[in-house]
Amino acid sequence: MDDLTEMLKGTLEGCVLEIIAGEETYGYAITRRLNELGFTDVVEGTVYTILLRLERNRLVQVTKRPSEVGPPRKFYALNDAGREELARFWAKWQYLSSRIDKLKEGGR
Amino acid sequence: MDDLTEMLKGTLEGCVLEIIAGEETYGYAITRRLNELGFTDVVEGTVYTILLRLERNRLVQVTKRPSEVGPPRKFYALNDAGREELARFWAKWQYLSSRIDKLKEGGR
DNA sequence: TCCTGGTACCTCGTAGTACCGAGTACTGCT
DNA sequence: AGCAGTACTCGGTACTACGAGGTACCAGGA
Repeated sequence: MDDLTEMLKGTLEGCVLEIIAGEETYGYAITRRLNELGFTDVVEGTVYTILLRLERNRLVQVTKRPSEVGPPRKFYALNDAGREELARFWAKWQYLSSRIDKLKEGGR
Repeated sequence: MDDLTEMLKGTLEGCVLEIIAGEETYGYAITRRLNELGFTDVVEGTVYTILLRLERNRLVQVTKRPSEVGPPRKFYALNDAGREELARFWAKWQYLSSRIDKLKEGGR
C-alpha cells in the first residue's frame, strides 16, 4: 500500500487507545499489533510518541513491570478520561467516514 | 461535531479532488460544497492552500473566467494525473477504513 | 457618493502529528 | 565477550489544516 502517513494523522492515536482498551499492554507489543492489523509501516518511534502524549494528557494509567526477555515494560491501561476520549474518537470516525462515503457515492 | 482537523489531514485533498472530478468548479464554491457535505468547519484558506498544491503538483487544469457577481473565478478540472491521484486516494481510503473498522470490531 | 455585504482569491504564520535516526539498556544464547 | 531480540527515549524534519489578515470586484441602499 502507498504511503498512508498523512491519512493516519488523527486516527492512529485512536487506534492505540482502542488496542489499550482491549487489554493492558506496552509500546513494543502495540507496534506489533498495529503491524498485524495492516498498519504495516507504523514504527516504534511513532507509537512511543503517541504513548507519551496519552500519558501527558492523563488518558492512561502506567505501570512498569519487569520482563523476562528484556528491559522492563511500561504497561498502559485506560482510565475514565481515556475511555471518554476513545468514545469521542469513534464518534468522530463514524462522522467522518459517513461523510466521505456519501461524497464517494455522488454526494447529493 | 468535535474538532476534526487532525483527522482530515490527508483526506481533505482527496475530497477536493472528488468534487472537482464531479464538475469543473472553483475555490469558493468548493468550500461551500464541503460545508454542505458536513465538513462544516473547513474554511476558504484551507481550500485555497489545497488548490494551490494541486496546481503545483500538476493534477489540475486551471481556467480563469469572469463572473457576473464578483471577481473572476479560477475553475479547476482534473487532468489524467489528477484522476490517477484520485484513484490512489480512494484505494488508500478503502484500505484505511477497512483496517479501522476491523480494529473496531475487535480486530482478530 | 460612500458604505455595506456578498463574492472570490491569496499569503503568512502557527500548531499538531507521524516519521526518521540515533542512542541507551536489559536479557539470553553462542 | 559479542550478538540478536526486546524495550524505551529523544531531537529534528516534513507535511497539513487552520486562523487572521489583506486585496479586489460588484450590487444596492443611505
